[in-house]
Amino acid sequence: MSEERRLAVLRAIVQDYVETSEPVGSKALLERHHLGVSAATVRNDMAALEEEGLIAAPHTSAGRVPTDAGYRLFVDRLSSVKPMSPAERSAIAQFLEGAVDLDDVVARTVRLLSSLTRQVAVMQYPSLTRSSVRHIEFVPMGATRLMVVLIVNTGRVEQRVIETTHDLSTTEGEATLGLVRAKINASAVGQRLVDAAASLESLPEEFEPADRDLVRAVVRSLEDALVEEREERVVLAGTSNLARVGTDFPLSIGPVLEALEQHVVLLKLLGTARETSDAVSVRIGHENPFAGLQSTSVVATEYGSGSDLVAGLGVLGPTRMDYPTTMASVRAVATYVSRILAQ
Amino acid sequence: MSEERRLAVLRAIVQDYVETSEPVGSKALLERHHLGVSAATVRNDMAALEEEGLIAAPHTSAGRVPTDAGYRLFVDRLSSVKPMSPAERSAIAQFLEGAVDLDDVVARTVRLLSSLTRQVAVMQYPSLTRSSVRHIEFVPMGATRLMVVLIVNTGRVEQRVIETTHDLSTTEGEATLGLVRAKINASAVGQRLVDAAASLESLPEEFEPADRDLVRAVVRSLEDALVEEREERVVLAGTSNLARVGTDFPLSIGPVLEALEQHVVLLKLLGTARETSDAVSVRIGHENPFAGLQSTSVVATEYGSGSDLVAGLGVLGPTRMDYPTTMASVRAVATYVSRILAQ
DNA sequence: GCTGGCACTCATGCTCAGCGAGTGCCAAGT
DNA sequence: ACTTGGCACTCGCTGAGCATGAGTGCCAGC
Repeated sequence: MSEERRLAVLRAIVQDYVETSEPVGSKALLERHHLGVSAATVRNDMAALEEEGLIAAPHTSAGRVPTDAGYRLFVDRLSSVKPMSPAERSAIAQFLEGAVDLDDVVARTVRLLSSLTRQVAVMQYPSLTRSSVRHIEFVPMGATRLMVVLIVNTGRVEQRVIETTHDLSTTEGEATLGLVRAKINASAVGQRLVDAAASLESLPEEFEPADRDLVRAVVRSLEDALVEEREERVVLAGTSNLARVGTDFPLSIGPVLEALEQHVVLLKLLGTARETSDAVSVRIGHENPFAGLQSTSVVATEYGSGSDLVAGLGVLGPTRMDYPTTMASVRAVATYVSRILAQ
Repeated sequence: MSEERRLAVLRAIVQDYVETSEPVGSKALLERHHLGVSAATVRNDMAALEEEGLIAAPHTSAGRVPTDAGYRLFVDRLSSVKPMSPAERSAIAQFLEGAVDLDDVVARTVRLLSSLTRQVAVMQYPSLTRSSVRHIEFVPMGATRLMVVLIVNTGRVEQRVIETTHDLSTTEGEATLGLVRAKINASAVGQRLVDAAASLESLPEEFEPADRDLVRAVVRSLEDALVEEREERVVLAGTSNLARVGTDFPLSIGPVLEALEQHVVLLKLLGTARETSDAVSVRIGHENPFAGLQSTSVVATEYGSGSDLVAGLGVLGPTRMDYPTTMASVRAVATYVSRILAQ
């Protein structure tokens, strides 16, 4: 009983099951793949695969269905990411080129990804934590209120309003503000957000004692904005794919929808995905730590410009999923969105 | 056959059906409401109601179910918005008080509304069109690129990057920029967005011919930002309620999810809702112009501070819905969120 | 105009048998 | 030591047949 053929059988089962969504039997398998052996042999192999926990039969006298472990083996050893056609690639590029701003890039990306994969697409907003400060601006609002605006190189903007004891409407106040603006920008612009927070820390001491509390308030609000996890926003699209006919689990759609609403869960999914060494990470069924997502798989990867990987994106769908194609789409979209963001 | 009693029967049918989600028959009706008449009488009334198109029987020998028209009559004439208890009111207020910024207010509101009504909650972002300009700021990005930042009194920020032929890194460039900043702010701050766009129109002429093209570019980008429909963003929560057991239509969830993803559709729903004179508008089943939402009802209203009604919010659920309570929740949440935003 | 009574209609749920896909195992072949 | 054809067996699925009962429509009487 050759190990090799047994794996070929597993591969065939996964492929057929993904396509037909029906348990696949020995006979049906022979018709669709020329394995060069008889049905009985295939049956023996299947029995062995079942023994190993790679496939399972929903009930006696039904075909076999891959288990999570079976999909895992398939993804790891039996498939390769399906390359995309030049036509597809250029369609992706073109669609993303049309974006007018960051929000639009994100919106287009999720829509694109969900329609490519016909699955739920999830995308994390470009994370501030690895981005850098482009500019910091102050906008007086009345005599004693000051709006602090932080502009990040990804195009994201954070703002905070603080109360101050200084009167900023006087010429003197304006001058102070100009000085603060200059110094703060000098020490923060170009730095990564985390580093910027650190280097602002000691800044108040460089000012006249009279101005220090103003500067301290400003620095405090900036630190707040710098570590603010707002960028950990997540956008999704293609939820209706969950209800698509042909999908296995329109029964248990509820828990999945619930999980999708808890953005923290999604962020964690995308986050842990990024920890893996592979370019595209796949998390199958029960590998997934969240109840409600136990019969779904997550295919995710990180994106971002060059060495500056900033966030994650991916898709979520039933474990019965066309992994090679899905992985290809996720990878391609991540590549192109990274390219766009680099500009 | 008294008209009055017939309507009482309709009311009873709606109430029972909403509660049990099963077609209600004459007998069951008598058990749960003391109408003071016999089953046969109720049957006669039911026949009449069916004749009028207010109720329908899924099949012979099943109970009756309200039609869209039946619900409509119920909402218009047979029910009153159920007042909320002080405890509920204060819970709502308290939950919304905790919000830290505009995004948080919106996020909390939808979550609150969906959990109160156990339905899908939809909320439009506070609209810019009725808001006013608080400040306009320019941030040079390199020698020939300029970021224009528009800050609106709702706390929302819009930014645009433009290319210019001026060299802004010189002292002279900075001076020009300062002048432009001052003039533009002088003429736009405090104005409603639409008015601001108009008053900026003629501004370039007030500048030296050499600076006019810069000013024109700035004005153009501002006009773009001012009319930008970004604020027409919509946020939803509680999608998983669609899959809740006990809901009628987990069958046709797909089209509904699709409609929910098309934010344009939702905006239109909220928009038309605001046209009605009633405080809370109800759109039942087929009254709804969108395919896919033909078996859902939308309960919506507008919110905003004082006379400055800025946007819409509401919930979407099956036509078989507890209208009085839902309407009460929508109204209460709208009231409180308006109050919060007024601050 | 209300009521009780009665015949009628169907959806629902049940059992039961037949079908067929699919399996497991065995004995024979290579 | 594998592979193969054969064969008995399992069991989900389907559809027919039947009983049940909720619910109706109608009618005659109050």
